Amino acid sequence: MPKVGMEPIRRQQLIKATMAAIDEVGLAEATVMRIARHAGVSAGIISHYFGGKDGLLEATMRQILTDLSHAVAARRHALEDDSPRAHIGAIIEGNFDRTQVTDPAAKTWLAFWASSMHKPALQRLQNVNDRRLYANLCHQFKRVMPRADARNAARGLAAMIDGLWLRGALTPDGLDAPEARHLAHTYLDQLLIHYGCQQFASTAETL
Amino acid sequence: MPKVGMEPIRRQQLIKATMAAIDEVGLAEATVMRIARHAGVSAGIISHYFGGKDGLLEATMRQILTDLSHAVAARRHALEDDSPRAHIGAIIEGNFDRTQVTDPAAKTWLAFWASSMHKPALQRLQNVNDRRLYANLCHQFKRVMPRADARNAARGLAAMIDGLWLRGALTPDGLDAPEARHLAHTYLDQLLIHYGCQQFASTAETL
DNA sequence: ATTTTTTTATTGAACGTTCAATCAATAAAG
DNA sequence: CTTTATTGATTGAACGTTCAATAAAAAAAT
Repeated sequence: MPKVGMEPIRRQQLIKATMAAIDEVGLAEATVMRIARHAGVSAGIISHYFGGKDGLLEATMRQILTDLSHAVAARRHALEDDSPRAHIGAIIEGNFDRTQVTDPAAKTWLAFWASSMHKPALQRLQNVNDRRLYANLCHQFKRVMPRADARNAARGLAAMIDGLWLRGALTPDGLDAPEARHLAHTYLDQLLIHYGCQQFASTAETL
Repeated sequence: MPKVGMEPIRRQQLIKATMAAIDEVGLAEATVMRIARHAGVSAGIISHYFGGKDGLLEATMRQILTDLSHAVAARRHALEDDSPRAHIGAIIEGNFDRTQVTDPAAKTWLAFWASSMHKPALQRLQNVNDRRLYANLCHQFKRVMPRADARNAARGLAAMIDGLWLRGALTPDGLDAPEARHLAHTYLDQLLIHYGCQQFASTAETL
């Protein structure tokens, strides 16, 4: 099979296989052999393309984060309405995007979440992502409420999103995305209700 | 040192040492030797008292869950007010109890959360706990609102609690318990505000 | 067109390390 | 002297990494 230009293909293959393995048996038992078998290649190839297992894990987490980033950015870019509510709504929708709520992605994310507490490389990635979510939310909330209130609203909504997401990942049947989105949008409505924002029927379409 | 009646002492010692080790290096590198060193005993003793490493981990998670259970139960028992708001407030307070928000407990919990997705023994414990929180919240909400609304409120508040808790565990500086409690209580106020509940200054005392 | 050479991709067995579990030996307490 | 508690060296299995060998494709030469 060896032809030129395999690198991007193999990297993608192995990242996907990593998520599949973590979905199957968890991060603790996702050995290089198991990951390689999922990708249909040998174990040695992982060190060749990622320098080692740690490199593959870091690349996998980076992939998930850029997927999330793109899911949010695409929705915000497609808005015809520039209101804070619309932007925050898009952020919510992006966080419950297809690529995120799939079982392999969800379980992999949670595994990395726990792992990031003790691995500096993962911790940095995780912090960047956290700050971006908070900063984006905060910026939009500040357009309609005082700074102190905006900070609390951003913290609350960020916690709500992560909490819904976490509980979804732990549920045996997987995350119920429509319901999670509905709860998040309802919470957003409640946060904005005191500040005279125009109230869309933003939750009707999600159920 | 060997004298009779060591079992309960050693068990407690080793459970505490397990949390300390997980706090220090994470579950993946919390080896039996490291845990034993934390407790000041030899590695072999773990198999003697817990049948093996898995037994110790399960006992540790069980300990955390019973601590949480007691923290909530104690606060609900001490209520002089029987209102739904008071009960739910006590549940919130219990979830942000001292024993829960300590760094070792928080990191251990998150580690088990991730681990419980693939270890049936831990998954059962986690499910029981989840269901209890949801059922308790749901029961109280039903006293003041229709069943469908109560279910959503319970799901939302449970997600909020877990989300605040999760974000706190990942923050380098640890969880800011007073702020988390304030956000949770504010959310509770918003959930109840449409149902004519008497509105306490329930958040003033927490800041 | 065919053959030879070079480059690139991949394998899989071997190596060294690490870990959990075991158990015979030991030491203190009753 | 018996019982209970504890140790720590040992064992065997599992893991990630390495590297010489291999095979296919591409390039060069005939």
